[in-house]
Amino acid sequence: MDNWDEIRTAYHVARAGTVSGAAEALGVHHATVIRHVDALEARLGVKLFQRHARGYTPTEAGQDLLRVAQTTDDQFAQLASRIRGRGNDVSGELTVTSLAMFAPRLAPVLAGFQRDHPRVILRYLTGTRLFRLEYGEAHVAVRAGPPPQEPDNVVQPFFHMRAGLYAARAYVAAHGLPEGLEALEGHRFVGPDAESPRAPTERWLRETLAPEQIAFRSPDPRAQEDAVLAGAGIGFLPPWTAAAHPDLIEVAPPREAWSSPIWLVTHVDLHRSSKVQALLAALKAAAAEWDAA
Amino acid sequence: MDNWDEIRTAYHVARAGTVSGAAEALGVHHATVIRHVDALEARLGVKLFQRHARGYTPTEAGQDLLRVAQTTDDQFAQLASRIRGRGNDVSGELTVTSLAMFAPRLAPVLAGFQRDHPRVILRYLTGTRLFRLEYGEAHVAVRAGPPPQEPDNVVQPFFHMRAGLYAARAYVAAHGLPEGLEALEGHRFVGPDAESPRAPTERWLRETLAPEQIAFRSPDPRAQEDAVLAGAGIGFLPPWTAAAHPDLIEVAPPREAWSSPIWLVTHVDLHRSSKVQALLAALKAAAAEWDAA
DNA sequence: GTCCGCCTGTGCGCTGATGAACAAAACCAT
DNA sequence: ATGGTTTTGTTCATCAGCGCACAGGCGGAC
Repeated sequence: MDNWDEIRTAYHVARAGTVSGAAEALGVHHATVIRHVDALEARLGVKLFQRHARGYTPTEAGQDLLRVAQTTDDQFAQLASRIRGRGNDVSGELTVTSLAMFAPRLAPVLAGFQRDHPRVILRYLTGTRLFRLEYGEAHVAVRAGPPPQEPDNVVQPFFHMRAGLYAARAYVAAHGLPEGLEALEGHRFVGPDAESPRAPTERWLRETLAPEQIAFRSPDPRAQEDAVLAGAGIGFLPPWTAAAHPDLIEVAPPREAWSSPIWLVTHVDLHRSSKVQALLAALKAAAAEWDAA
Repeated sequence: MDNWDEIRTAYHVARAGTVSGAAEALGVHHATVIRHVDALEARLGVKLFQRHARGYTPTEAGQDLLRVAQTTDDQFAQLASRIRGRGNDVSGELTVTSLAMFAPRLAPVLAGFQRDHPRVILRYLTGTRLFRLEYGEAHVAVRAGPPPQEPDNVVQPFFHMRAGLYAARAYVAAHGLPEGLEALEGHRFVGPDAESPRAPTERWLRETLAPEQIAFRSPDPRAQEDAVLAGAGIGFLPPWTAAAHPDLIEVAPPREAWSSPIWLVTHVDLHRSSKVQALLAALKAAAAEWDAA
């Protein structure tokens, strides 16, 4: 039973009772309607209608088709309204992914968004693995570093990730506060474990310090944060993290060379949906506040 | 939600997960599949799939469509098997119409047919009004007289309606038996009431007798039969009716000039169905027995 | 009775959908 | 790494399906 359009045509013929009426309802020429019905009957090997000069009277088979196609038409209409409604409505699942280090900033925004749109089920994925937008693993991704180049991705600037150097009071008490960025000898640092540095802060550490000065290394930014708080050494932290911990002392304020751009990335197929657009708007509004502060 | 074929294409894409797989399943080129999906998405204003190099991943809307189209596909498959099955199966309604005078001959045949095909619901319409095949009022019609000429009707010879002249014993006792067909003066006849005679028997009465000899007139053949039985006069009766009543005396045996052809008429749109064919076969088998007798 | 409107049905020219071919990207296995 | 396979996506020529026009028939209205 291929060619569903012919079924639809026959359905309208059965409903209207005439070929002309069906043609008008379908917006096609009545010759097309005749051809569709003839083809469908030929394929089924059964007459669906009795033809006479005043119209088409459905046979038993035609009445059967009429019933089935009627329900199909209803189902499709409901489907269309559901799909179209979903396009304008902000509901259903909405999955966001980012590096774990952005969680302190994103979580409040996402919570507020969820409060504004109660019908949305939010999923926030953070993990070492890169979740792929093109496989539907997430609707929106927060990415750092150079702007992503995937052709099917829509990339927008989100905010600038700034970082300063901080140390815990316990560390300063033990090792003192460096006089300036040119007098760092003897100081211990918390840094990444990666072979090839990617973030500007990582590159600065690699270029400025002797390797043995990076005494505490971890690939996990949250672990680095905990290490700095524990007095393991001086480390890069976002200013908001530092502000949240009174125990931290600023070694060097954030500077432009240490900041890296953060990007909002969406798949082009989902970017136009108002659900994604609403979330992007909320995220960018939050970013505007951050940049102003 | 017009264009059901595009829904069907999208359904196969969602099921196969790839455009190529859907194209193979549908037996079309994969470019066609892409065009259908693009057109459907454009009309809905919502992306149904996320495109990536390894295939198409359905979005929420696409999954919704998949569910709906799955049930639709099942419904259509069942419909097709029902319709196709009904083409070969002898079941459902089967409506026959004839002049009331044929009821004594047809009823036994129809009853036997109904016994052989228990799943058939037989409707036997007899009435003064002519039931029209082209409006679906009947599947098979039994017609007398010249072969019907309607273009959409399939006409087959059924049997020859023979008639003889008979009278009740009471009439013969009162008026005597005519010596021959040339000595009918003074005899009373039962005949039709019609202005224009159609059956050969009616024409013979009109041409042979004085008008006042047709003393009992009725448009209803069964009423004429009752009149002859009651001794109202000599009248034309089918031989089988005469044989069923021992009280009747044959005035003149059936002759060729008094017989008229009876036709089996079906609408061309229904003629090929095996249900109609089965009934036609049963009717013609009965007619063969009648002609042999 | 006669005209008018609506219906089906068919042949013809044409447009839009289809299929073939090619390009390019991504994944997998060797 | 690197070639082979599978996938999407685009361009262009072809053809099938479409709309148009006209014929024919039936029924109702005036």
